[in-house]
Amino acid sequence: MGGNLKSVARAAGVSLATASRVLSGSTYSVSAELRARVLAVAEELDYVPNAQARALISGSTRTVGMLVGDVGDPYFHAMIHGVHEVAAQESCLVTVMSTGRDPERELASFRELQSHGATIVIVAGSGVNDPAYQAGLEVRIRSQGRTGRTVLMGRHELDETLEAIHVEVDNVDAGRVLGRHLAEHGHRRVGVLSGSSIVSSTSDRIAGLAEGLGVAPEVVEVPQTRDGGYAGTGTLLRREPGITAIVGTADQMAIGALSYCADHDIGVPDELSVAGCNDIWVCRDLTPGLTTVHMPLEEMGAAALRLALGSDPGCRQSFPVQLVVRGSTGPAPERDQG
Amino acid sequence: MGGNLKSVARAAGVSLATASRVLSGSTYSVSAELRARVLAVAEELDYVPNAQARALISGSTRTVGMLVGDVGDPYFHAMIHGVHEVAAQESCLVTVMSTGRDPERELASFRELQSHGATIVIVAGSGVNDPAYQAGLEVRIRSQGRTGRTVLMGRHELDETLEAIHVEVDNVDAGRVLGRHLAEHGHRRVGVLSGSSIVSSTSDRIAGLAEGLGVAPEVVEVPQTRDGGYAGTGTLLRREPGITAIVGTADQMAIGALSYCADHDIGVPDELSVAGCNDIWVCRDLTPGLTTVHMPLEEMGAAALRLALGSDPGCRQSFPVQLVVRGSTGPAPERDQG
DNA sequence: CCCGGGATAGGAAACGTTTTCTTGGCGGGA
DNA sequence: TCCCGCCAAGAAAACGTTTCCTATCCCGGG
Repeated sequence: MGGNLKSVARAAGVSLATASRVLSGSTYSVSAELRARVLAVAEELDYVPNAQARALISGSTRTVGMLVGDVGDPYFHAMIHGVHEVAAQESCLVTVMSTGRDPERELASFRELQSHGATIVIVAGSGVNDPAYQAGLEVRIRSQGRTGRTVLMGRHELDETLEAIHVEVDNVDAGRVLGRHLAEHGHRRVGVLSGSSIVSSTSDRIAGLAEGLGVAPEVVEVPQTRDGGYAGTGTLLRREPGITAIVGTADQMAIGALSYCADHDIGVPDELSVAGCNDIWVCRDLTPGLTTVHMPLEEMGAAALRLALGSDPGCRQSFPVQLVVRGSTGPAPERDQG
Repeated sequence: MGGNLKSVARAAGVSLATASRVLSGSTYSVSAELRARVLAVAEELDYVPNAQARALISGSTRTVGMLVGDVGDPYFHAMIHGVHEVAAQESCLVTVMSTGRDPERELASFRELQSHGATIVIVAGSGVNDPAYQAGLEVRIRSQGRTGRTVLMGRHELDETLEAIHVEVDNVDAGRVLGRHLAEHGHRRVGVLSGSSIVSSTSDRIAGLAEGLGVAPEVVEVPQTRDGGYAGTGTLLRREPGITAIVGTADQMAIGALSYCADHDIGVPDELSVAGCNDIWVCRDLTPGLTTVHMPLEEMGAAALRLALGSDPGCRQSFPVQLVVRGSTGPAPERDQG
């Protein structure tokens, strides 16, 4: 019945201890004869060891938990991909949870991952500017610190004494280079398709954009999806007809903007420039190609897990961003009124 | 030190049993005073229950395992998204493993998921035509059947008595409708960018394509990625210059083909028609829009988990495919030689 | 006044492992 | 020949829970 170790031991005519020693890869020496018998029976019975019970003793499972804002978002998808890459090499299991960008749900999910024995927890959704959330997160990190590691991706305003690993990318700079690029092309009135502005990566990008541009853009907050970007573009153009460029805080919204323009015969970049952020894989295959800011999301995911598996408990790794100019941005069109 | 139940019980001055009864949501009645004391202490100590230990007793964790060919592939990404959607509702944890489309690795991963207590295992990579693999999979399904459920997505040639849930989509038909569409436009010589042909969904699509076309296409096997499609298009056009249409067995390869054409001044669809399969989200945002066959991948993922959570142990649900004609396909160009 | 029973608490077994500790047997050195 | 020590095997404790079972208390009915 139960394909447990006891039944294997019984069938092999050995004690629980020897069966365990053979099957768990222990260094304890077992006679060749018994070893062979145990292996044969295990094979025969298709014995599958119970990782739960193992974890109970060793105290650690090779399980890494990952908290993302939205599994469907290409941004998180790239990071998840990077994490899986090294997880496969290191034979770790990856459990991903979606928080819907809800801080409270993120904390609850963090707790659940801990409960399920995640030795490593990667918090991929960047921080939000809420004291209650930050306090809650500190509690979780401290608790996690007793037995495992926490990796924070993106900016988090937390106690520096916390033993967390930071994997960062300069979102302010990302916005800034994009802003400068547009300013150089004469754009002054710019619309922004923004994802949820409570997450710091979004607000950082917008802040950087304003800085690079030298002027505050017109921001509309939309669902961080292609359709959100499509709809938001309409809103933006209706509200501010003088806009000469539209920036999405994530590529998929910019892609929605491109499609809106195609559907409404708005020339890109002649009449309107469009730019995104993250440089997801498909950006270069669009027509025109989408100008965006490249972020090494996969590498960041991979680095997150690699650092967590390493020996350094508290460390910080930063990744550079890079402006990628493609066909979707160009000079601002001449207007009657500057 | 250890934030375990024993320390909570001790700190609250109650027995292990009562502490458990309060914190595990048992129906056993506990006096209001003790209940309050336990809850306060648990809060105070930030007690996180050990799911491993719980699972050891109850025998089941709310964990669903998912086996995919490649986490980075948009095709699997969509399915994963669907699974996560209902997992969040049903408060399940999802653990995804990549098999790299290697049958042997798939079986090993299946085993590992079982070992880690996955009550539900969703095998998302479709079957491969290898007796050893099929036998191995049957063993795993039978073993899984004792305590949990297995969901097979796609065609699997397995023993009908196996208690597995099947979520299917007719890949042959997908190829067929695409083939007919191209044939109606006068295409006779068609190139195929094929992913790994040992997986049945790929070979089914190609078989259907040939049937709908009425003639065997020229197939080149490439990595199932955008870059694979890009490179394969070059190979195909060099090998068979007379080709008037190229079909990717997955959209990302067709997208690579589109970009190859854009880079080499090949007019789409005037000189060459391009089509894909799956209808990933970005297809409609390309220029020209990519003609493809829509598959409800997210719904299929969601259905997989929903069925597995339901009461019916063996059942089968099929999803329809639908041709989506966009701008990337058109009449075959006139040639000197038919 | 005594006894039965419901309500509430705690003790202890159980889940499937790993690992420490104990034991028995054997060979080799004195 | 005797004893020490090593090797291989098994018994049992431990991991953190849940739950069954027993024990105590108090109340009401007879």
